[in-house]
Amino acid sequence: MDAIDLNLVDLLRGNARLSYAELARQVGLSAPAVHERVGKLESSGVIRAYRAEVEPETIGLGVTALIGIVEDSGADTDDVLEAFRGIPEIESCYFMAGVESFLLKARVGTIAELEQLIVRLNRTPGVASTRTGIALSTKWENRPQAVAPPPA
Amino acid sequence: MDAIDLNLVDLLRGNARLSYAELARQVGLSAPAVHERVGKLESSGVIRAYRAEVEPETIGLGVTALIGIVEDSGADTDDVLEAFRGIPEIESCYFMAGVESFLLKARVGTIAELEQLIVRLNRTPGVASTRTGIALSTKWENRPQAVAPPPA
DNA sequence: AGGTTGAGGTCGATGGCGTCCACGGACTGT
DNA sequence: ACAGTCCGTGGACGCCATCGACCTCAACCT
Repeated sequence: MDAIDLNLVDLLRGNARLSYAELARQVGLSAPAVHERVGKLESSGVIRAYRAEVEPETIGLGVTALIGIVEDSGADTDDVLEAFRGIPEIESCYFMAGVESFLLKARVGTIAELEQLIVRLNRTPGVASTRTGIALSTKWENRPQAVAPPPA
Repeated sequence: MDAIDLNLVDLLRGNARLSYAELARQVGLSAPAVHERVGKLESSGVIRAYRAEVEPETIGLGVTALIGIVEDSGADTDDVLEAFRGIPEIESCYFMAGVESFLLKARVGTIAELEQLIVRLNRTPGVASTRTGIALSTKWENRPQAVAPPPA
């Protein structure tokens, strides 16, 4: 993980579809060298995936909610986690410090669907209570912060 | 936005680096047709960006926090927003219903940096108070949920 | 009914790109 | 000094991106 690797990571976080040839130009190496570096970044787990970022409203997922979960005393956290994993509407799942063990980011199409989701969450074994906040608008999301040192 | 478009969106949310030729095979069209469809999805704003998803710890961003913001009564929300926009550690920013106007997802390297960030947030004009939750671990994040109808 | 138009597809060609391989220079430990 | 390793380059070859020409079908107008 030298400066060139960080540079590649920044470039790919900005645009995952850059060609190896273009990446090579940007970092000042040959295309095969970049190809090998990126391959290593992928197989070592630094780069987890390449994803298209989609405007959620346009694909029928216009409602975003953030949901805090309080577990039952004595609940099996792993079981709760597995139950959450099976719910596709839960896009992100953080295990938190504090009274609320989990914070979930969920995306659904309508408020009615959100209601159903909350009911389902409250019914899953191990969940004591939920607290839901609705995002009125998403100002930005997953903005990548640059990590490469500025070029000397 | 027909079924093929939704299919393309799902494919690219799963792997943004798929070639047009491969996408074409998956949806049963020719490569130029897919090229044109994807181009339209991009220019119409359905596809916002293509991003490499990186394991944050590996690039020195091991601390994730979720921060609720209460505004001063009479604060200018737009000004607060602009101030937040200038803070690179804030990866996501949601405008929320409820007492806390904003919910921020921030990523920093160390707890010390988080402390500095919170101080900075509390100092920005219009911010009355902050409430910070620390993510002990991220179970998953930005998991794409499929939107395409299953192939008949 | 027939002609026109436009959207959206296929096909073929071409230039650039991804990817494999052989080779070479710098660092390291002995 | 020397061998081994790492990491790079350059060349070669086949696939891919991308453009233009053409086709098809449906909607619409006259």
